[in-house]
Amino acid sequence: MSRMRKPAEERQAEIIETALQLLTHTPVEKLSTALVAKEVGITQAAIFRHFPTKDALWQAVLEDIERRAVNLWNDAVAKGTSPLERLAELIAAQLGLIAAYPAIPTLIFNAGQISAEDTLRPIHRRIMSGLRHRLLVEIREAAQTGQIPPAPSTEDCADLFLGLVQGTVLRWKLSDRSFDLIREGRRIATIQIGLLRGHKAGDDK
Amino acid sequence: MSRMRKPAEERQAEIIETALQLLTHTPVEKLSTALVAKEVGITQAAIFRHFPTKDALWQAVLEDIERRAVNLWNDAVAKGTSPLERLAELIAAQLGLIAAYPAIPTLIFNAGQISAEDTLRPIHRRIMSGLRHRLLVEIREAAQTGQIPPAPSTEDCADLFLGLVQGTVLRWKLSDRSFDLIREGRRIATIQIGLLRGHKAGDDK
DNA sequence: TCAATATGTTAGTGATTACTCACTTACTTA
DNA sequence: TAAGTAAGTGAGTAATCACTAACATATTGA
Repeated sequence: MSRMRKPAEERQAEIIETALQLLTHTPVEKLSTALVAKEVGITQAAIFRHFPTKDALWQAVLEDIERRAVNLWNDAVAKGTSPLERLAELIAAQLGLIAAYPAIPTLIFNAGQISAEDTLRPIHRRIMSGLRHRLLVEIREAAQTGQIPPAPSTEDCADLFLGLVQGTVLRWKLSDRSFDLIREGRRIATIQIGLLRGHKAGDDK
Repeated sequence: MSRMRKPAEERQAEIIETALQLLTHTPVEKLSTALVAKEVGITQAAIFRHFPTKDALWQAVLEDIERRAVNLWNDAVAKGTSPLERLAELIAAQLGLIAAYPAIPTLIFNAGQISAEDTLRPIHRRIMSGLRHRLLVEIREAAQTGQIPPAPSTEDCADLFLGLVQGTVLRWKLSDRSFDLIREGRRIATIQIGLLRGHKAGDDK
């Protein structure tokens, strides 16, 4: 048996990816270092060669999610040609990420819950406020170019769309992922955008 | 020291309440029977006099949440005089429950994650679909009485409002509960209701 | 009043946890 | 090619976990 030994960087990425994959079907509290090690194909002790503590592993996992999210957001913004299109693409991108790694919303909703509050919470906040900011940028541009009325503030609109993402994901999880998350997200986002645009005839009391 | 001994029913309620309270600041994975017992003021072994397994305790906690939620929904529906008022009251009621027990959304979002999937998931689903149904009833009545146009389907509207709740809670948690959850929920719900009503002049392409 | 019962404690169980340490072997480079 | 280092192993550790058994005492009802 050739004991393939991998460079640290590669092995660390492998451990992180494996942890994320395992979290799809394993509850957070059951994700032990032993389980991750077994799945990777190394001994449990080897995990600690690459991460000083388990919390450090959690931190790396969260930072990995952040990296993936930011990349997808950039792609989404580049894809859309109008602000409202980009808005829809951003939502679809986020849902795509969650569809690929269903553990993400759980990790995010648990926020500081996974013991390492102080290191993990800021990452959570960065991810969520990062997405919110991207949405906000597009909504502002749509408002400035008159594609949507200035009726609800752009901030409130961003929050409504963030909620739309959250709500769709929750329904998806409770339904045992029985529908296409991205498709449903696009559909309901379109409806919400329609509501915004339909608000044109202002009853600005 | 008079070792006050309480009837089982009362003690069970005390254990459940304590667990819920502890979950406000304790991650799910760290909520041990020992911690709950210490907080209640009994020994760890005494917990198992009242709950055969820890999973049974989780189940009781979830069922308690369900009971509280249903009661609050009933009150909310009785309070509002118009369907859209009742809609807002329902949302405020749910947010009030979450403000009192911030662990609830985490428990719900974790869904099957807390090991006892088979017993816990149905309860989660009942709570969420219960709220959705209540919202749906009010939205339907509002649509039938012409207070909102039939533009988006009532089902989609219910999902949008559910998302609104989820999103507001998430922002609240990530902001370290720095704003008044109920007030903010009412505010943004009012905005969304406004969007719905403003959709009257149908641009049914 | 006194025995039955319900509610509790004390002191354990084995399993699992994150983590350590001494040692080994694969890979790299001088 | 020899030596240094990076990556991994095997065998532990103490702590904590849910849970149990034997025993104790408060409460209650006949």
